[in-house]
Amino acid sequence: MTVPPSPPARPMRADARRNYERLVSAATEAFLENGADASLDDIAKRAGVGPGTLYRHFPARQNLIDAVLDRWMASVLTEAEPLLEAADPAEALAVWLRRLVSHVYRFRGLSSALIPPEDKMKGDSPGWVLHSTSEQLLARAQQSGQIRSDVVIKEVMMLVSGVTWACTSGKEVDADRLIDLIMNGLRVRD
Amino acid sequence: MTVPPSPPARPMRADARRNYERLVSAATEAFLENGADASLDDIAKRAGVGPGTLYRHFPARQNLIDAVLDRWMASVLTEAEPLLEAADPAEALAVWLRRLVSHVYRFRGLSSALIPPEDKMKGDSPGWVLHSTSEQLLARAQQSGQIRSDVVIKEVMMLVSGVTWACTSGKEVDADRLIDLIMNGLRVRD
DNA sequence: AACGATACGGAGATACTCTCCGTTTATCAA
DNA sequence: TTGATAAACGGAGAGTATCTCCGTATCGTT
Repeated sequence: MTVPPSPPARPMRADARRNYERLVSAATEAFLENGADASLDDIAKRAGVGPGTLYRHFPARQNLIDAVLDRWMASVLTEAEPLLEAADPAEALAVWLRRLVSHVYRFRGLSSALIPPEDKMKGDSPGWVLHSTSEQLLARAQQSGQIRSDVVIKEVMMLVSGVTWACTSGKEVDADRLIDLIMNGLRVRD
Repeated sequence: MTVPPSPPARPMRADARRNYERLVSAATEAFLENGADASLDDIAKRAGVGPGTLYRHFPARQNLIDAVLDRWMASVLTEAEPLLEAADPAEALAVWLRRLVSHVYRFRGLSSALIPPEDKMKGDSPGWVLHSTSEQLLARAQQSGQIRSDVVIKEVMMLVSGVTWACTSGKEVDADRLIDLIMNGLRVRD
C-alpha cells in the first residue's frame, strides 16, 4: 500500500510572514544584547507584535533560538568554501574552528549550537550542513596525514563548543590559544 | 595613617547558623536534581524556612551557588593529595582533570566553578586552593618534561570547564576521551 | 525574668512565561 | 468590487518565579 503524498502546505499569509521576519530580527538583536535568555515579551515588543503572535510562530524559546541560528549558520557557511580547497588542510581546519568560536560567542547562551546534531536529523538544515562541512575539513586534514585518523568530528566540535562557552563566561579568554592547544592534540605525532 | 582593625564580627546566632546549614544542604540537593537554576522558593521550602530567610543569608543566587561549591571543593581537594606524589606526573594531571569533570558535571549549570578565580582573590578559599592545587599538578608534570612548559593552568582549566559544560549539554559526551585529546595537546612532542 | 538586638515568615509587588477569546486581516471566488 | 471564510492578530489575565519589607518571634546577655 502506497502512502498518498500529503497535500501541499498552505502558504503563510503575507502578514504572518512579515511578523515572522520581524520576530527573528528582533530576537537576533535581543540575544546579542542580553543573551539567549532575553525576555520573550521584550522581543515581541521589539518586533511590534503581541505576545500571542510570538508564541504562535515560536511555541517555545528553543524554536526562536533555532530560527536565529539557522540564519547565522547559513551566513557563516559561506566562509567555509575557500577553506575546503586550502593548501594546508590542518591550518584550514584551525582557521575554521577559530571562525566558529568568534561567531558563536557573540550569542551568550548559544554555545550548544556547535554541538553536532543527532544522526537522525540528516538533511539540508543549516545545522547539519555546518556539521558535515566541518567533517569534510577534518577528513581533508586527516587524508593529508597531518591530523590523527582516530579523531571524529563530533568530539572536536564538543571541545570547540566548550571553548565558545568559556568565552561567554565573563572571564577573559584567549580563544585562539585554546583552539591551538586543541589542534595540537589532534595533530599526528612524528 | 594605619587603618584600625575592624572589630571582630559578631558570631551568628544559633538559629541563624542552623538555617544557613539547612539552606546549603537543601540547595545542594536541589541543584543536583534540577541544576543551578532550581527554584529558590523551592530551596527555601526544602530547608523549612521562609523566602525572606533565604535572601537574608544569600542575597543573590550566586551566593548560594558559591556556598554549595565551597563545600564541594573542600571535599574534592582531598583527592588531590596522593596525586601530588604520583610516579607519573602527567598521568596524575590527567586523572585529576577527569576527576574534576566527573564531579562538576553532576551540578548542571555550574561548569564555571572550574574557571580560575581572579588573582586578586588569593587566599584560602576552596576555589583558590583548587586552582593552586591544579597548578602544582601541572608544574610537576612540566618539571618531569612530559608537559609543555608554555602551558599555563588557566588555559587548561578553561578547556576543562568547557568539557564539563559540554557534559551537561544533554548530548552524550565521552568526557574521558575529550580530556585525553586535551592532554595530548599539552604533551611535549618528541 | 527583662530587655535589646538579631532573625524570622510570608504577603504582596514585580516581572516574566504562556494561554485563549473576541477582533482584525488577508485571500479567494463569484 | 463584494462577501465569505479562514488565518492571524493583540493583549488581558492566569500562573509561577524572584525579591522586599514589616510585624512578630527568638536568642543571648545581664
